[in-house]
Amino acid sequence: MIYGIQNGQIIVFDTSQFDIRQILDSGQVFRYQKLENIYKIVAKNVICHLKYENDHVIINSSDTDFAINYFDLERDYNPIKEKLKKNNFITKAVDYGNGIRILNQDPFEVIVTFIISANNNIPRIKGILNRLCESLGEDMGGHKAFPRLEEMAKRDEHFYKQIGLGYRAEYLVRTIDKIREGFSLDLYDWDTSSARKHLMTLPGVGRKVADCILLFGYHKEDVFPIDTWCRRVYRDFGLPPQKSCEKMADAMSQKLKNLSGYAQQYLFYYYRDNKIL
DNA sequence: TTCCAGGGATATA
DNA sequence: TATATCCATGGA
Repeated sequence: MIYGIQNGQIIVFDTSQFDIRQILDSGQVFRYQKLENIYKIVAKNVICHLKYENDHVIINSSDTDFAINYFDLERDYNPIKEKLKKNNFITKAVDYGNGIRILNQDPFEVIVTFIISANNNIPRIKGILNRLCESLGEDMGGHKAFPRLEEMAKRDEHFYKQIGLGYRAEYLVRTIDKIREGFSLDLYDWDTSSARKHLMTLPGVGRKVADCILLFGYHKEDVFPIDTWCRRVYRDFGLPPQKSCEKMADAMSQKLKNLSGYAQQYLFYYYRDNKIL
């Protein structure tokens, strides 16, 4: 166990597998900000405040049980890192981002977020999501929740273009419609391949976005999302060259199996933070 | 000014 | 099945 609870606060003792900045800055989540020494994260309709204190991480949340699951605190990352470090290429990335964890985010929120992320850069993704939540999110008293499906369904393509989605506005509107009409999001017990095919029927969701949804929304461990950074990772990894991102993703997950998602996250962070081109 | 960003849809062969 | 082109937007 890497955490305890005291006075309603979560205390993470093992900071060798919990680094706030690394977790937030590894491209899996975009709604957070740093104020003084406190990091504020809003996930779904829950707010979390994180800070370092006496060599521990203190988490204050409006919903403690939610936060324990969200930050994946029941999972020990040391065995995962040990296995990954048997591969020399991955070792340096694991050491560099050793406090990274994979968050357990709300699937609907992840679908919306990563449709917006396509062919986009992280600062602009953050801006769009902030405008989205500010305008459609329920006021939780000091912070806005991530908008609910029904609230998003009231707005049209023009609105989403106004807050900056560009050509992704149409995809988002059509996806919202499809979910509202009963498209199943209860994919936790689905095998990865079936869940991926299912998700890829949504407008704006291709292989890469689907894999991000599977990893960040359903904690499927056998996916390796290939974006522009991970294409460079693949180039350097030592497997036979591939032209398409799909084949790179297939090759990586075949090689790394249930460690794929974790490996991808350490490697993405290492390449992007060091601007390895 | 051109290039790029956690890519996807579409047309074409 | 595989490749080429287009797509908004803002920062570098």
